[in-house]
Formats: sequence, C-alpha cells, structure tokens
Amino acid sequence: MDFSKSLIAASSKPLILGILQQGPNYGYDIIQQIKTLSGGQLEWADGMLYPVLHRLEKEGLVTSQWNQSDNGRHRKYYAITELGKAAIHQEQEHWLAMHHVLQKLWSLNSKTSHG
Amino acid sequence: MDFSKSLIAASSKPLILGILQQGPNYGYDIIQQIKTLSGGQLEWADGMLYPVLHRLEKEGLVTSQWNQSDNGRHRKYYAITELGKAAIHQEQEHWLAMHHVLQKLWSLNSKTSHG
DNA sequence: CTTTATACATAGATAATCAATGTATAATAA
DNA sequence: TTATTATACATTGATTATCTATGTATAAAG
Repeated sequence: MDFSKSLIAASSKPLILGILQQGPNYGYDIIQQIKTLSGGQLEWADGMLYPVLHRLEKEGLVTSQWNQSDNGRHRKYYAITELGKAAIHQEQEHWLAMHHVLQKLWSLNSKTSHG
Repeated sequence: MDFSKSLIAASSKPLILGILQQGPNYGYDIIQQIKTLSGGQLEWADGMLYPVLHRLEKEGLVTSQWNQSDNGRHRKYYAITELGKAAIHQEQEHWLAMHHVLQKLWSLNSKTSHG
C-alpha cells in the first residue's frame, strides 16, 4: 500500500500502545500483530519498531523486562503503564477529532457544487 | 487541543488539497478555513502553511498564480491539479485504511478480556 | 557449517514541523 | 507623519521522526 511516512508516524504510537493494552508483548511479535491487524497492509521493519519502543519507554508509557521464552531465546517484554493507558485515550481523541475534520471536508467535496 | 506534530504532518496534505478542491484559494484564507472546519481546534501558523504549499506545488499537486484582490493587496492563489485530485483519493484511502486498523484495535480493547 | 527464522539494537540519511524573524501593503488612530 | 493592527507571503534553524543498512546473537533444519 505504501503509506506515507507521516501517516506511519501518526499511527505508530496509538498502534503500539493499543497492542500492548491487550497484554505485555515483545518486539518481534508486535510486528506480526501489526501485519495481521492490517490484513498485510502494514509491514513494519524491526529497525522501525525498536526506536519507537525505546521512545515510549523513555516517555514512561511502557516498561520493559527481559524474559526467557520456552525456546530459550531471550525476549524483551513491553508492558503498558497507567500513564500509557491515559495516553491511549488522548491519542484516540486526537485521531478521532482529525478524522471528523477530514470527513467533514470530504463530505463537502462529494456534493455537487452547484445550487 | 495540542495535536502531535506527527498527526499534523499526516493531515496537512489531505487537509490542504481538500480545501483547494472546493476552489482556488490563497494562504491566509486557507488558514482561516482550517480553523473554521475544525471548530477552532486547529490553528495553523503561516510559517507552517507556506512550506507545505510550496512542497505541494513542487510535487505538481497544485499550481499558483499571483492575483490582485479588491483591496489592492497581492495574493497568491493556489489551485489543485488533476494530479492533485488523484492524490486526494490516495490520501483518503490511506487514511481510511489506517483508521479501520485503529478502530479494530480499539474495539478489541473495549471488550472485557475474560471469556 | 550453511541457511533460515527468531530477536534486539544503533547509525546515518532524509524529511518534516514550527517558532522566530523578515518584508510589504492597507486601514485606523493620534 | 508616525504607530498600531490586520492582511499576506517567505525563509531560517532547532528539533524530531522515519527507515534503510548494518551489526550481534540464539536455535533449528539440512
């Protein structure tokens, strides 16, 4: 689909926080979930995700913890904080507000402009 | 409302192109329209708008033309091109696709997670 | 020992907002 | 004339973000 950088940027925070609201998760699986959720439209590279996770952690919206999986591979599990849950609501409000502005504009333009 | 930079960035292109689809317009008035459309939530500074307009022109999505207004002040009117109209559709598709991904995620999280 | 999948991390190029600043015209007020 | 406010366009510089490329490491399959 080739989404623009800016749209990816605008969605990364609510997307990741939203996934973590379902339970703690680690980077590699978050990428798979994003792909699944979007029906294959969004394919994040790992080099994209980790800097975002580190930023969210720095902002106090998530915490991280190293854990061993069944396989013996080490995984860094991220969990959402209370601050992170509040941020989800804020992100959701902002997104919906912008969505309504765009919808209003699109509805204006879909009407024939004579009358 | 204090929208994030990234959300402003993601909306700037569809917002401006959408406004210009209603007819040619100039920078100062586009800012007023954005404010009106958003119910006062979005207040763009002129230093934000003009670089975006220049970028859109460089991309061939809009054209510009100097005109005198009734007052005698000179205004640069921007008009959307055919390429610009096509870009609107693309922007709209991308926005809606992302919107549906987020909505799916939010609907998952609004359900109680025991069952 | 090679390849593939999993798993995390950083560096550097590129691109974008946005506050601050500058130029200029017209109207209003002293 | 001078000052202020609203209109109108433009650029600079600080900051912030993606995202490709690259690196490290473990485990399984062959």
